[in-house]
Amino acid sequence: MEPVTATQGAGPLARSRMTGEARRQHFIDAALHLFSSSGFRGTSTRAIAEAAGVSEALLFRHFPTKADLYAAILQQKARESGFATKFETLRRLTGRGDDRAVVQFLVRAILGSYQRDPDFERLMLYAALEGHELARTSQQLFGEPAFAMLRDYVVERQKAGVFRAGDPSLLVFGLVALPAYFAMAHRLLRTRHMSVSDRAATDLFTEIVLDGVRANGNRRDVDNGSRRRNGKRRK
Amino acid sequence: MEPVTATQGAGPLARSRMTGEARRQHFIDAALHLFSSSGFRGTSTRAIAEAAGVSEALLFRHFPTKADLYAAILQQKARESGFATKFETLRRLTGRGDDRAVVQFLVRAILGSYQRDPDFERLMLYAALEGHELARTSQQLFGEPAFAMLRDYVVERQKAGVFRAGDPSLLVFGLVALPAYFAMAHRLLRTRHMSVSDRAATDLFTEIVLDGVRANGNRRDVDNGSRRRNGKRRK
DNA sequence: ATTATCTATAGATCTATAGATAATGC
DNA sequence: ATTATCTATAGATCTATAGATAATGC
Repeated sequence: MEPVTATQGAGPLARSRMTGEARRQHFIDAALHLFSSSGFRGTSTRAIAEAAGVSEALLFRHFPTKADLYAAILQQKARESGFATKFETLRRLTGRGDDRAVVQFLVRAILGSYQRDPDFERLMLYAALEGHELARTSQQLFGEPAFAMLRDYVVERQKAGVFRAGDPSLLVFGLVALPAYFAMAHRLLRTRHMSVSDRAATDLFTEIVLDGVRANGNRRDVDNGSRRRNGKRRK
Repeated sequence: MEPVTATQGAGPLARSRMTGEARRQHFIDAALHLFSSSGFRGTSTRAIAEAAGVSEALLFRHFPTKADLYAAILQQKARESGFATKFETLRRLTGRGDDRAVVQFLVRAILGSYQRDPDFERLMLYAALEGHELARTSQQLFGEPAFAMLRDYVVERQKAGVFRAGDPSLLVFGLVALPAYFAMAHRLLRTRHMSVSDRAATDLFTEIVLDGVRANGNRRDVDNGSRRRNGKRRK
């Protein structure tokens, strides 16, 4: 691959010269896919520079070390992931006692993330496996608060007699495992090449999860708008 | 770490000298943990030789390339994983129409694998992420047949009106995702340091999965031995 | 004048090989 | 005599730096 030239045909020296900030972002964009495909160790600075179409030296002018580039990617992605918004939406929904809305939101958010940005999710999984510091930080910053909120929600719904008994932490996995595992297998590991609409998966997973975590006898409760149900009996 | 000497105190030249086969196995054992921790690319042959307490040259006498050692590990682990036995048990159980037995076996098998040999499961996840040929082969050899069998089972139970409607492939995820995702988070990524007994998790997950995949109105069916249930009404 | 970019290269590390040596089995 | 093991090293690749050059902005 030849370096991109700004003025086509204007001679071999007419390289594109970006501003510092633009080049920095350019490196981040180019590196994301490589790190996502091969992990931190499996991606060489040479490969990144090649993908960006410039010299390795320039890369090191922008990021003193390879780890700094990696950190910059994780931080930027975390910032623009819209986590805060989703977190607030989740807080609002869990306060309303509408379990279907909560579960549907969770399923959509999880499947949606993997669909929109599989590279980032793959990067995060790699980072967690490779044990990078920033994966831990990210987990503490995003994963743990979300988990804690869901756990509180589960406890509350158990007290209300809606969710089944059992360790609340385990029940939280009941809420997220299905979409999360499916998305991993489907989008990251490509273990299944299924042609299934995300809409169909979302709807089905929502029902499976709901019926899984609810206590016996609550299967038809709080049912707003599902065509599959017919009984409206309350316990 | 010093190299292990066979005859303690007999002088610096009294190294342990294994037979070829023993040394080969020794390398496999030493390398498993390293590959599992850092992946293929993240593990150097130097680190492996060091862990084994011998020279790198000896490693290359047993395995012409690093990839050969990696392949030997995957093959050996696959062979001794007891997959064939589990596969047959699963076939027998699915033929009996006892859904709880099937699900309980699945949950136990999945949680058990991760508990018994987290190193191997971590290695396989790494291999899948890194895209190693043998991970694909392994998936074709074990994953796909198991998936196909479960899919057939789901179709059959749907026809019987016991499992809910929906894409059978998606329902298969409903059967395995909860234990698989939990085990990954719990044993591989260490994202949750929960002190939860495997017994409690097995029981709870079995019920959640069962109620998740069953059709409306079948929650109390085929119920042999659960203390939590009281109604015995059949549809 | 400033700054984006390059060429060239150092130094570390990695996989793999050549050739020598020492332990074992007969 | 056989074979398990070692030391030494080649050659590739990887991260990072030094110092030079060319494009841009005033």
